[in-house]
Amino acid sequence: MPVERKGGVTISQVAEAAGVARSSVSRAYTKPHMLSPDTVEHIKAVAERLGYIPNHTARALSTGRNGNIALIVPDVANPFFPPLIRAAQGEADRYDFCVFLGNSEEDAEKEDKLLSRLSSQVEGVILASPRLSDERILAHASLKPMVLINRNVEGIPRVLIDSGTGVAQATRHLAEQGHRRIVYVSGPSASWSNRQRRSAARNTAAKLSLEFSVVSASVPSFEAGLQAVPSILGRKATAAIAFDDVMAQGVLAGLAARGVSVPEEFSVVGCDDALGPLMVPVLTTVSGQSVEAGKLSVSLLMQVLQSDALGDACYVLETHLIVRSTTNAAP
Amino acid sequence: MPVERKGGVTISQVAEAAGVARSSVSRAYTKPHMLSPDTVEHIKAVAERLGYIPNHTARALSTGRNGNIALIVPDVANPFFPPLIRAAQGEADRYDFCVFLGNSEEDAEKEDKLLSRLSSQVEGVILASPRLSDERILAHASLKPMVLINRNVEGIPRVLIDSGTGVAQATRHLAEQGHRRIVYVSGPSASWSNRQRRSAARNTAAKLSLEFSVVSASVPSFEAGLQAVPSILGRKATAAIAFDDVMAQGVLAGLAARGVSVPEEFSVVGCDDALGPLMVPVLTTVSGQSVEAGKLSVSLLMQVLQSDALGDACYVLETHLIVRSTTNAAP
DNA sequence: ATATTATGTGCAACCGGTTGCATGTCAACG
DNA sequence: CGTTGACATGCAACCGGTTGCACATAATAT
Repeated sequence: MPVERKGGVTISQVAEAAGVARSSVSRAYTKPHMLSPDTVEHIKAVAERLGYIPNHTARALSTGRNGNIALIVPDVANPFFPPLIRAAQGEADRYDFCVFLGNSEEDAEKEDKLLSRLSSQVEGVILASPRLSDERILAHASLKPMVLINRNVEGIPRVLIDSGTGVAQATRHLAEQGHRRIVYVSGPSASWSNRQRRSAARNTAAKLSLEFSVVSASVPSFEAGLQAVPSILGRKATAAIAFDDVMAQGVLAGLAARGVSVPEEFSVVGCDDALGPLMVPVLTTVSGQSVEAGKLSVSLLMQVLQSDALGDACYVLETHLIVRSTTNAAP
Repeated sequence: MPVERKGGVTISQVAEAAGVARSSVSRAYTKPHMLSPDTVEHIKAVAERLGYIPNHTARALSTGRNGNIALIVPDVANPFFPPLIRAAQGEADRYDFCVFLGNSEEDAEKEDKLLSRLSSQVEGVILASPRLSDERILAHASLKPMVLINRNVEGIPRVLIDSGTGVAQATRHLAEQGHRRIVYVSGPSASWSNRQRRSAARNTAAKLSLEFSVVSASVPSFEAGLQAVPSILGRKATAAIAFDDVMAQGVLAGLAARGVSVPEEFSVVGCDDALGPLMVPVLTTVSGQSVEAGKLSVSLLMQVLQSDALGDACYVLETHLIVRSTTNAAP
């Protein structure tokens, strides 16, 4: 037995039934203090009886505010993002905002399209780890309030997770354990985080006179990490720092498949702490701040929406190394 | 230097600039075949020059269609959902629909609120693994087209992942390995999947004359799995089937912490295959169908939106056991 | 050449609320 | 007792598109 659906009740119908003007019905909901308490009560009672539900779209049209924001991420399924998304949702909820989610699939062009499609129906946009060029980002920012996560574009409010400090710590940690040849397993080239992590690793390695090289991958996936293993081993390295935990996990799997034991023969460090303690062995990693970043980006956007021109805010979240079980003294 | 934002260009401005009526501008975009090709081209050129962007909200108001759907899940961060969300997104994209994401935090009341807030601004809703009562679900379904995932409410189109068959296979597998006492680690009581899995395990165990018991948890989290371990061991079981992979992983961690080795001394089976091969040891689990479910639910909803009353469709997705490294012969 | 149909465009009403302003009522005040 | 204001409510314009219908012009039929 299929469900039957009834058409919407409008403000006019309520007004007529209650014997008042449409404006009064409207005010009963949006500005009750302008009406006498009796009238408000009466109108609401009638509305209730009729099953009236205010039409969000109509309201949005006349007020110009729709109470929606968009959140665009490169890959929902990358474990770094779900906690961020969740935190953003929660924060948006506190402001009575709803969230459109966009998934760019790590593709700049798709990101561009999503941005166009979504931005026309939201009050503001949060762009997490965008793969888009600065120019396109600025173009979109000129149309809609925008907050960036992990992308440093001057003039646009942004939340940056400074994984540089954590990666530097990780590099130092490896050096202290006696590793002399280390590899950085690179993530997406358009990623600000990747550039930041890579240079932090490179600079620290240089300071400590370690042999340093980079193995590249385009997409931060388990498979990419897995496939990087031959290159890594080919360079005679004894330790690797991966762009993120997922790639690190791929590296671990690749090493295991080749019979290289971790951490006895090889050390691996991840990034983002996205997997937490879910794995065995538990990954040594650089702490993420995805929850904080998600929450902060929303509250920042809300500020922008209120004061209009917040201008050029830039919040930096610190990170640090979390030593667990995938690093050890060099063999 | 903060970005400057310019106000929207309206259809009227374009009309005036192009020397035509507003309706013609509208038609140039929505019904070009009604105008002469020259006019269309001219209007679009002018619109382009002015930077005109059609107002989605206004269009939605007059057409009654907004091209949005809502997807509500209990927990974005539960690894079962991200692939589902992603697949749903992708499919929605094909239909030029945008997706609101809602996160109920495993809470029926929050789900109810989200549903109310969201349903007024979408054409249809997809409810994944709802924790809400049948009554409330039906109430909402009477207002908006709805598709359910993993919830069997007659009269509402739904996609069910039949993990029963997979769990039965898992139970049989354990019996064949010589296990006589097994435990089911239960998930949320309001979850249809949980009831289905539990009874599949119980029934199969009964058929095979195994000792069977249930350890309960309310939320399917790593911690819940971890905390279930004492109870599990207290029952002298040698194998456990967990509600999902995340809980299974918690169980593994708890066992490891107590020095119980897997799979030598104890066997563990998960559900959903949400973690894939990311873990070591690789979890024996029941295949999930989250991607297929996400995709199917959207295309089903699209059908409902077109033909209005599709009525009572019910798609069932099969599952099966995937044997990996966390099960073995009973000790 | 006139009657008929097809085609392209404009007019104006409408979608469902919101809001500035005008009006009406009644109490407090000088 | 007339005036002033505060307060409650209604009127009507507006948000930015869409769409049924009317009308003018051009193409076709008779």
